[in-house]
Amino acid sequence: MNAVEQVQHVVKTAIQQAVIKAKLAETGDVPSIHLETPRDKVNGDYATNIAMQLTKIAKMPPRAIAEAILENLDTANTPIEKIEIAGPGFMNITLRKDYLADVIKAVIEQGADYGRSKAGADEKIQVEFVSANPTGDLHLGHARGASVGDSLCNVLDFAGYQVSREYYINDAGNQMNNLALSLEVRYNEALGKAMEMPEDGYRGQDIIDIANALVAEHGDALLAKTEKERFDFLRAHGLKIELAKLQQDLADFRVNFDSWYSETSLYEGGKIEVALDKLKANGHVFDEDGATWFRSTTFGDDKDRVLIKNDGSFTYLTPDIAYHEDKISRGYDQLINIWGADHHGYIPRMKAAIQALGYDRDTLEVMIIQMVQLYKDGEKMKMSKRTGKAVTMRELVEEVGLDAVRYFFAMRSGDSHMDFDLDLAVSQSNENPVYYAQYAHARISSILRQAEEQGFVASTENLNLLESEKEIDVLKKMGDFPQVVADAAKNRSPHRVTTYIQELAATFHSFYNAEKVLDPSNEDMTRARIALITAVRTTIANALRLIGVSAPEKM
RNA sequence: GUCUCAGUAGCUCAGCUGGAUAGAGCAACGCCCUUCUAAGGCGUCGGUCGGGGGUUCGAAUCCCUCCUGGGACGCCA
Repeated sequence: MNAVEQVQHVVKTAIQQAVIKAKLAETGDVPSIHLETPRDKVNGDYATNIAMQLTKIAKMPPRAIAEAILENLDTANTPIEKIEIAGPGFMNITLRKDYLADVIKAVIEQGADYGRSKAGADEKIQVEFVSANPTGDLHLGHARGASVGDSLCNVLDFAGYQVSREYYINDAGNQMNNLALSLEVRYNEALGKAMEMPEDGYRGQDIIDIANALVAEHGDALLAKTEKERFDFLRAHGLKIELAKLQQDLADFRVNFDSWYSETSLYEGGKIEVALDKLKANGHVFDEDGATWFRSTTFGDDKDRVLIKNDGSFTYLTPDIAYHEDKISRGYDQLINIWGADHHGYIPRMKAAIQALGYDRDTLEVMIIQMVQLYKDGEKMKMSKRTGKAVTMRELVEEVGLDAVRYFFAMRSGDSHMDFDLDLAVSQSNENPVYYAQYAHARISSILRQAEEQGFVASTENLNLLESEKEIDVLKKMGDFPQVVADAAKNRSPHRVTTYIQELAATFHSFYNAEKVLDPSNEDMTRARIALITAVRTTIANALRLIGVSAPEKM
């Protein structure tokens, strides 16, 4: 428990005891006491609505309850300076300032770990995200999914969950055949032979590049192979190149997966049959029209789903069920899948499958990332890989900058639709909110460099000197960080971290403009303030790290 | 048609496990660099929280309904 949590715990316990002592509720009936930071600071450091929550239990008006709590409250040995009843029955709590300053010690002591908590209680969570088909370049939607997914994982980890990142490689379906056929076309074209692209072919530049490389390496030698041999070669070669590129692009995007799971390995390991047998044994499979079906309607799906087509091959769903069975068997408590909005209709059948396999359907959580609508030159752009005109993730990063892209995607909740105006993003890159936070970090770094040159050293000896309005604002905001991370993890809302970063940076910038840190005429104050801004810098850096954004020392 | 996500300031979005006067950034308009980074600060302007019902001491938040927009409804993946 860090200093801030300790303070909150003491306050909550004191109030809880007062509630019991005032006989407003039995020991087990006291609602959990929630401390919130009032929007307006005239309402104290914390406020609690416990009196309103107790109206039904105590059968008294909220203000009377609040008064009863106050009469029975023992503030000795607590950091509470005063409590006032306000509005309909809020209890506004003001803390002694010396307790607020303790947060600086906590930050300096914990350093890169400040904000880390055990809120997640080591729950084992696997997050599967991006999982784009290895048939083309990653585009905007994947970039958004990668940003949100990776940030979520970082947040979960920091909040005390055991998190594992996984990428599911769809290397077994029809799309791989289309990849091979598309390469065949481009290979022939590269040799000067016109060939018609199949309707489902991939028309991206990446396919053309691979074909050109093949010609450079092999010339027309591949034409000597049989059609089957060439097909198999192109299929395997295309997969290898595309996969390597995905891995490189994601690594460059600062996203690193713990595991890359191959769909083909499910076939080779016999895992599909195992899952099918389990579904059959549980009585959820039937035959009809020459196909084998999963009775997903038993578990709330709209219609039953085909598992084995009448040509004997599996649908996409079947290996996917085996994949999820495998995930659960690997010991995760919770599975989080991050999918594009175009897959949301797939959720009911997947959750049905989880249930049919004998697990709690809520073992699987699916987070939907809504579409990114790209605009360029004032016009909507299609994002489809197949048009060959999509702006790739790599291009986006080159144009806008990695930090800005990561921040921009991370700052929005994944379930809101998003317009991305490429021209605006590029032209306004200096106005991007990411610079606001980075600038605060760079500013502090600059001051600390000068402090060192001038021989000042941070000290936590006289933190009680930090009592100006701006300083208190910074202290309070900094103290919120562990709770922000824990909430963001629990609610699967990494974008809350970016909201927090803006707020923390704002309190710092405001402080910076109001007070001078380095003041040779007041060494004690200077050393206390150096401690303060050192802690702020650490907190900003930690928060930026959670969303994969760098914290520059200079700008 | 069914399902689903969304609709909050001129724009892009937070806030949604119910709480005090609905917030931020950008845009617009004023101020503040002989002082640690002006990519900053301070202030002004700007909202029937899509419409209508309901639950509640209290609703942007929960329920119902309607409107508008995105997406999904395949023996594709």
